[in-house]
Amino acid sequence: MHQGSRIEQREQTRRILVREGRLLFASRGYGAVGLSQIVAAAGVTKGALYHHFESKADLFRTVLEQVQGEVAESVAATAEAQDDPWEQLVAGCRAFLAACTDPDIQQIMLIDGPAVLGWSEWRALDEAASARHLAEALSGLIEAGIIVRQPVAPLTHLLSGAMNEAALWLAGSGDPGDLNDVWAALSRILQGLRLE
Amino acid sequence: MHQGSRIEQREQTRRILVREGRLLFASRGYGAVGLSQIVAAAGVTKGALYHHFESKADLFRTVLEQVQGEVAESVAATAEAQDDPWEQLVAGCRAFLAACTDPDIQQIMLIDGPAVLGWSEWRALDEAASARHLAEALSGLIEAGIIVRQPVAPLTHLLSGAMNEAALWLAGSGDPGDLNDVWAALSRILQGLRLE
DNA sequence: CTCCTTCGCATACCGATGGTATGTCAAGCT
DNA sequence: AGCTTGACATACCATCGGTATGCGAAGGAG
Repeated sequence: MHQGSRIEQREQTRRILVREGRLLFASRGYGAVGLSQIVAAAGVTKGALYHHFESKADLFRTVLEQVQGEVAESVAATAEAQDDPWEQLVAGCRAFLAACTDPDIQQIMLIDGPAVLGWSEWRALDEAASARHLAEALSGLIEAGIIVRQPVAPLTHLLSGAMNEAALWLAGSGDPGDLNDVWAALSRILQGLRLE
Repeated sequence: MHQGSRIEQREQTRRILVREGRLLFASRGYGAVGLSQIVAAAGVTKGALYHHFESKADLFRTVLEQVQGEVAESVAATAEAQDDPWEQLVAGCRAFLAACTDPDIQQIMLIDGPAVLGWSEWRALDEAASARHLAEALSGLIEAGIIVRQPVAPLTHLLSGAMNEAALWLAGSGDPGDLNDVWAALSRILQGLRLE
């Protein structure tokens, strides 16, 4: 115990707190998790937690940013594997839908996120992580004359909200065939954006 | 004080608790509101609250059902004013978007709802209140051969989620012109569902 | 009318929670 | 070696959601 340099020790403690907090927030939801459970799981005390984070919500924000970063990275990687810009959009949307199938990600990113941090802050984080890429992709397709010219922000939010809700529904349905149905419907909607 | 028959008194106290709870939940969010504030605003004590509701979340559920009922009624009334089934869908969607512009409705129905009650229960309430009508409208349009034949549930969730998210975005944008842009984009999406 | 039960609420209290103030001991510079 | 800094632990507090109990008026029974 208490090995390594000071900065190493600091970062390790912080990592453990974030990791255990993420596990608990994901499995039981923000409100049902007490700080005592988190620090017990992390093997530290509340003093350590409040040395690294200024509140319970601040720890949650860190966890949320981590989750959003992972999802965004996964989506970006899948999209960039495609050459055609249109195929990048399609692949990115499918990757996002797939990533949000994880119940842990849903609880943190889609359910507790807006309620704990407030919708506007949640939106800002989501914007920085992944919605920005969606907006850029749509913007590029508009400039290329592939989809109808229109303001990007409204369309971004419509599509983002559609995928979020669909992902939440998929989590509870259980039937794996539903993923195909959702994807088919979303594909039709995306296809409908294209100029004939 | 303490006038009227017993049943009248009971219902009045309950109404006041729901009304004040709704105001506080809407303005500050579920987590930031204490029971003490609610009972103080209602002019009663915690004993009265727990005589009528079994928990804080139970009071919130009652408030949520009230809000959802009002929105659903507004949407249904607007839709039924149209004759053509397709126009009913379009008018209903626009009415829903307009109804969700109210920040109070958003905080209760879209932000705290899923987090407080859990997503599945929130979904069940939304299903009973308004999503059912959307599903029925879509189902009718499929049977009539107006939109492409497909499973109704995925499409319902995609559209519902799109409108929810768009409504939340509209609340924070401030620019009233955004409502037109959102509606234009949503109209195009709806139009894309139609068979050519 | 009187008695008695019921019920709508108030009062008093409890454990647990998020948050804070202070103590402590090792790491690392001088 | 000595001093300072910082990464925690310990002890504590106010408040929260929730419960157990007390009480006084409403309303049926005789």
